[in-house]
Amino acid sequence: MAGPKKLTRAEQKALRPIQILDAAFEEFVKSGFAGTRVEDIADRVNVTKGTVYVYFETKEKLFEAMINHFSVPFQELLAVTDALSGSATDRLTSILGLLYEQIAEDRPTRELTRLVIAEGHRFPDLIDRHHDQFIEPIIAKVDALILEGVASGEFREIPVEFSDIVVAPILTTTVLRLIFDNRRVAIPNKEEFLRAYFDLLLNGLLAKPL
Amino acid sequence: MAGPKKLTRAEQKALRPIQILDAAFEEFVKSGFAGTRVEDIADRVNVTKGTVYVYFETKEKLFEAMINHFSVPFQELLAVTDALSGSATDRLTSILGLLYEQIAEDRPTRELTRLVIAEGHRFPDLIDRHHDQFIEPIIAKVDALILEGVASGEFREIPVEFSDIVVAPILTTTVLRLIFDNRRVAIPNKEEFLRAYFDLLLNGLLAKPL
Amino acid sequence: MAGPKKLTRAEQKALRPIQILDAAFEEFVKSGFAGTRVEDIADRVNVTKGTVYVYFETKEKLFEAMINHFSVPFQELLAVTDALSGSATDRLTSILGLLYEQIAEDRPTRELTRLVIAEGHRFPDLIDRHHDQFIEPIIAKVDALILEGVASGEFREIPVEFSDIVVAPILTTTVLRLIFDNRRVAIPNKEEFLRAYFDLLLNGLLAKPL
Amino acid sequence: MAGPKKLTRAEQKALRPIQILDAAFEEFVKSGFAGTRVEDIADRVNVTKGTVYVYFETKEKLFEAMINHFSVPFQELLAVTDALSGSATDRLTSILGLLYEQIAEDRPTRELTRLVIAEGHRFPDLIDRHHDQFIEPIIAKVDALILEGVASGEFREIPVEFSDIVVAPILTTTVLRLIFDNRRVAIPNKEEFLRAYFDLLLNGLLAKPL
DNA sequence: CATGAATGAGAGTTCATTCAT
DNA sequence: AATGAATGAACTCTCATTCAT
Repeated sequence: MAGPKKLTRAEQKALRPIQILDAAFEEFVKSGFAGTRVEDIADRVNVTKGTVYVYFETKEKLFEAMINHFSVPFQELLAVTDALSGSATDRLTSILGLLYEQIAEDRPTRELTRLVIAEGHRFPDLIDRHHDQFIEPIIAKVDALILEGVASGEFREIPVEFSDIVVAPILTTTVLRLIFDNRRVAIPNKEEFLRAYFDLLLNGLLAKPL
Repeated sequence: MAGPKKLTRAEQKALRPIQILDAAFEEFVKSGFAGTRVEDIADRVNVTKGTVYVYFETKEKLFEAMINHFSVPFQELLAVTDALSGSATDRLTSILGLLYEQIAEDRPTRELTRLVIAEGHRFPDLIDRHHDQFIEPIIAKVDALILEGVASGEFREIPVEFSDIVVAPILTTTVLRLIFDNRRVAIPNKEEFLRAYFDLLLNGLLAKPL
Repeated sequence: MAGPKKLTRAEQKALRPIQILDAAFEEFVKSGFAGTRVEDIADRVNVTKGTVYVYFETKEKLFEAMINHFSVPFQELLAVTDALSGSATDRLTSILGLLYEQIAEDRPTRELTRLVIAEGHRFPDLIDRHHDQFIEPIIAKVDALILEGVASGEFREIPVEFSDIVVAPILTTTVLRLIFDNRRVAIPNKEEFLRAYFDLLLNGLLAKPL
Repeated sequence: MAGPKKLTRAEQKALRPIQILDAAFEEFVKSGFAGTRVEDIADRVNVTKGTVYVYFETKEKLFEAMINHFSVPFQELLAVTDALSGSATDRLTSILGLLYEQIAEDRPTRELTRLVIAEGHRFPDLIDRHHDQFIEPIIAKVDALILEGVASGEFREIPVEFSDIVVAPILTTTVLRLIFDNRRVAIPNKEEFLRAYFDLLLNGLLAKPL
């Protein structure tokens, strides 16, 4: 019956930290860690600086909490990829498609990438966690699939230690959007991009493969 | 008898701005624009803050001058690529090889990439220049080569609006090195990386291309 | 039993800006705009620099707010002069007496005069406001009274565009006090000064007027 | 034979300090003592900061030297007034006329007045000298003349300790020009101003003197 | 919980002054 | 005599953080 209009005190209270994390995301993305003022984050939620400090001890802790908060969807994606079936080609392109959606097209994940690149020096733990939770599992998954495809004769034998190359178009398009968002580089159409990507990945550029 | 010890006034003066730009590079790379203190830059050159302001009006102007200073080598590369000859394949792989050396392996260019990603919001002009001077010419060159190869029957017909995909491994490996430098991701061996890259690019992943 | 010791938060807060304005007055009077340090103003109120900036955005804004704050009493005087009655002579001398008290004898107004002279170049708006709010109304009032006195035959006809001359002794004694305060020029006794001033103004210097 | 075009080295050298003092005058008038940069003074003479310090030890010494330099014409005026003859009225109005020209109409003397008012706190010696060299002699002269006129029956007996009142219109018009120069207060025509001033001074305001 | 006044440790920037050339 | 690179102290202003209310 009720709409989402009035929140009880308790609900309001439970919401606060989330609101602050959302606001922190926007401000840190806009200005980076050092360039962001705690007060700007507070203003976005219509509270005062003091309130932010009720929920987060320091600006650094807030930054880290925000990163963790926005990493959740990506975590969930990794679980999904385990459930795939079909040929190695099918599963590989499915995974790459999902990654494209999650990394290149999802604004929070994309901007998280920016922050990881920009603030890595200041937050080494963040980098380690990012590696262990995102990069490593993805690479492992892609590696495994390639080896499977090679074993089954579906793929040619390629040196698996360079499987970044396979995922590269996704990170590249993400980074280009981060740099030029809305400016000079057109945002690609997803279907067309993936078609071109998979065609080149699977068949190569040459008219007559060597 | 001579050593590099004493410089004349004039030599010292000619050197100072370069020294400052070099120091600025290191500090801005380490801490980002907002996180860098002008005094730390000065300390690196063993001068006082005031001296930095003798040569550069503001921290922002210093940042921009530093970016321009370190963009020169990349500019020169673009000229080189015009002089290539051979088959489309040869020229394409030559260009990609040169780009790999200049972007992924050259520390200044690599770190410039970090700064472009990290500080883009604060320096929109920087982004525009970066696009016009680097991204656009590279993409144009690759596009032209592909079309040539297609015309000569050397390449399959691929949608040229996605030619970022062709260059993607270079930017991706650059970004991964930026993020994980020396930490968890091994720095690839250049020859092996390029061999794997070009093999996949030219021949594709499938054992039996469609 | 209460003393002026403890103020509530709210009282303290209401007081702060006034305290700062008072302190700013003293420091700006002592050292001029450029010569005054915000920290000295803060020290006078036993707060830190930062606190001054809680209430006033910049040193310039603080200066202007201070000028406005100390202009209030003078503003009120102008209202009083409207309520006078009696002969033109009575009313003219009454006004001049009030002006003497307010400009020459009231330290804040006197020092405001110094700042208007000293900082006029830097604060052109201040000068305009000063003119429109102080100089113009006074001159208008004196002009009107003289014309009235002339019309009624009480005064000789004098060129009203030079009515500054009538008020001149007030500004002159003010400026001399500003320059030599306590040093070489004795502070005049009010009654004697005004008697001499009005005697000369009304009757002139000549034993046998022309 | 030569025009004023080329100067010998020696002439050039002798000129430098004068040029610097002239430039210092303009800058100190524009920005006050604290607000003036030594470099701005140097720029006006097309030399560098260092050159200013060749001739003047510190900014303060330069300020004082500038004040002294521009006080010379006024000094000379005082000598002239000793040579006057005629009735007390004639001599009084002659002196006041000369003072008007020298104080109100001569820009350097007028601006010196501004600096004396504005920077008095910082340069107490300047104030003392100003008093002893300018104020005191003028007042003494006027006092003497009045007493003479009273003795001869030409003037009414007025209290000589307030003879500032007699000179007041000159300082007042000077100060008003300083404050509002070119802005809202019209610059008075000299002849008309003096006629009104002397008429009022000599004959008073009343139609029928008491 | 929430506030926001107050702090204080800097940060960027300026500028009078020095001194080797 | 003149320069101008360099200094360093001081200045304005900022902002993460605290805490009494």
